[in-house]
Amino acid sequence: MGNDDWDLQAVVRSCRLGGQGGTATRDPFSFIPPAAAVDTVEETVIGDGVGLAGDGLFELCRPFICRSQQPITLTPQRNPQRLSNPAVAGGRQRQPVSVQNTRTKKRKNQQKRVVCEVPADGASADLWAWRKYGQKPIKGSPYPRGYYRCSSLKGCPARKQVERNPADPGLLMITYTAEHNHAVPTHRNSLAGSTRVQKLPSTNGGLSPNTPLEDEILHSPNRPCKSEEEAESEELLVEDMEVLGEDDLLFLGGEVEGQPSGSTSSVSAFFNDITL
DNA sequence: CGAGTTTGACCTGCGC
DNA sequence: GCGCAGGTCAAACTCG
Repeated sequence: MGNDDWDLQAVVRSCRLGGQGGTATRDPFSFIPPAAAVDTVEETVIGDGVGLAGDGLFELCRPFICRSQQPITLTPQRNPQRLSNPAVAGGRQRQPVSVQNTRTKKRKNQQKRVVCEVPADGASADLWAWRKYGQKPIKGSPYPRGYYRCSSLKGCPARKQVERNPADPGLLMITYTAEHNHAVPTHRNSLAGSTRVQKLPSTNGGLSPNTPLEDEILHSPNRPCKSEEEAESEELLVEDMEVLGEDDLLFLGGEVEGQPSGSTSSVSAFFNDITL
């Protein structure tokens, strides 16, 4: 089995899932006013399947709401170890005005987010088409973080960040920001996130063609999923988690229900790519 | 040719 | 107020 298979399956699954509901019934965000997607500052609480009513991000993760009590950890952003960032050069001339207009000015820590942890070998498709728009190495984490935005519809504010859990490379940490302002596509937009995938990698060692990969993971049942708040609170559990070892964490990856292990290899390959 | 990925640069938020 | 790190943009490139 090759990467081709899992990718195709991902797409197929997406279509099927879309077909189930086909309509807005299955659209996690269909009932959410677009305006509230970005402008509204609120915390999404996702724990035992209980979230804020009408919260699109919660709905998004509902399919794989975390039922396990697995401590999920976020990489401490406030790490004392600061590295010099050679990126600030200033060779490029940009227009501040236009940039500010388009860029989200909302405070980072106030943006509505939903953090999901999914096993690297998880599988299942996401109906949304994501387009990668950036990647950055994260301080304190050996793995880069990929930035994706919804490509199903232009102007859709939905975004997601994907990074590997430094504590457990077998887990992917997916953070959703904002919500889709459109219904779930019956099928993916063109080849979004599915064409290049097979091409894998790459020298940039990025989360490259992983869009489909993540997508698969996204719909995995029982996937840990929680709000930033919750996740943040669980940072305190980092030590515990580390003590627990990978067994408890790995189980997340091996608990993908109804998912053939076939996709595992491809996903693993994907992660290997991320690592570098 | 269109769409997605890569990658360097720029901007902003936030901690100290 | 300064500096760092995260987040985003956009040109260049790749591929179907």
